[in-house]
Amino acid sequence: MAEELLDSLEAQGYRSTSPRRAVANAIASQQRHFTAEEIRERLPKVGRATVYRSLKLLVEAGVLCRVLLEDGDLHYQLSHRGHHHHLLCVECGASEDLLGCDIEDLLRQVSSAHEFQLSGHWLEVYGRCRDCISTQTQTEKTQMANV
Amino acid sequence: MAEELLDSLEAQGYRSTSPRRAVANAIASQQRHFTAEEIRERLPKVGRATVYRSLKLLVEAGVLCRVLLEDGDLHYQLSHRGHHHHLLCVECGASEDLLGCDIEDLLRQVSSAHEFQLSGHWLEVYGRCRDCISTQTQTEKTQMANV
DNA sequence: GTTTATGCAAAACATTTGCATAGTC
DNA sequence: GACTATGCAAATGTTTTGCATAAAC
Repeated sequence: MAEELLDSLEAQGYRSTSPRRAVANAIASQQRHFTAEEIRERLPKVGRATVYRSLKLLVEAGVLCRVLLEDGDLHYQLSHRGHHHHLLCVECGASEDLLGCDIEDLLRQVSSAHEFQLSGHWLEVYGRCRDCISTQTQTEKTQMANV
Repeated sequence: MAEELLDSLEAQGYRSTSPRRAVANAIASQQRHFTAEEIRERLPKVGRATVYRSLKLLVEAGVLCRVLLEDGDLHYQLSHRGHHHHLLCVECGASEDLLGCDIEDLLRQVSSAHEFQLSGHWLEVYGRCRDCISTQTQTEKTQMANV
């Protein structure tokens, strides 16, 4: 996982350095979306600027993307290359990538109805993931049993 | 327009004050989406904190909303109450509200396919508005004529 | 008169930049 | 050795907070 990140930097002509390896590893071991500051805290020996610069390079390389949380906060997360969306769990922060979404067709229709020349879109989907649903179900069952 | 903003604050029990009137007027005369700092610059006599606090109240009241620009910047803009989306012109910044969008049905299908319990979504649509399209067309015609 | 809002200055963050030094290729 | 990346500290930009004062109801 971390190697993939480094490889994509090298593919763009960037050097393989130990701070960048550290950042890549920190990202790879991350379970959910994260902020630049979170990575920085986990890597106290890496300079702040280096963390920010590395994240920016990884976004440009297309292996990291930004997710918009419901409250407007922007976080980073590992990414499929190319356009995609996220199913973002508001409970645990897990995020599943949505690759084959038919939204484009719909938007094309709506846009032409408004005489709007569509060039792109940004979609985030919020809710609860499978795991969080079943955890709640478990809790409910337990509570039932304890009555 | 500005009155509508103030009314919605009063409806929530907030007082009608002259700084708030100033902010409301500044917003009402704004042609496109804007940042808190832009409002502040236009109202040098109103304290910085007051501008930020007023904007926050207006968002909570539902008369102002936040738009996500393509680069990840979050701006404010006048809003229809309730859920809606924006057709955001990347050229002039104009934004048209999209009220009756059928995206929910589509998302409901996609979500259930992923065993995901849908609770909300955020969609921004980018492109060029009618005016910018016709302006370009004009320019092209002019250039043609000048050859 | 009580309560809420304001303005200011300071604090708190997040991010970027300049530059000398160190590390890669 | 030439070029790139790093670390630090400082600058920048945005937003929040504490608190005494002023305004609204």
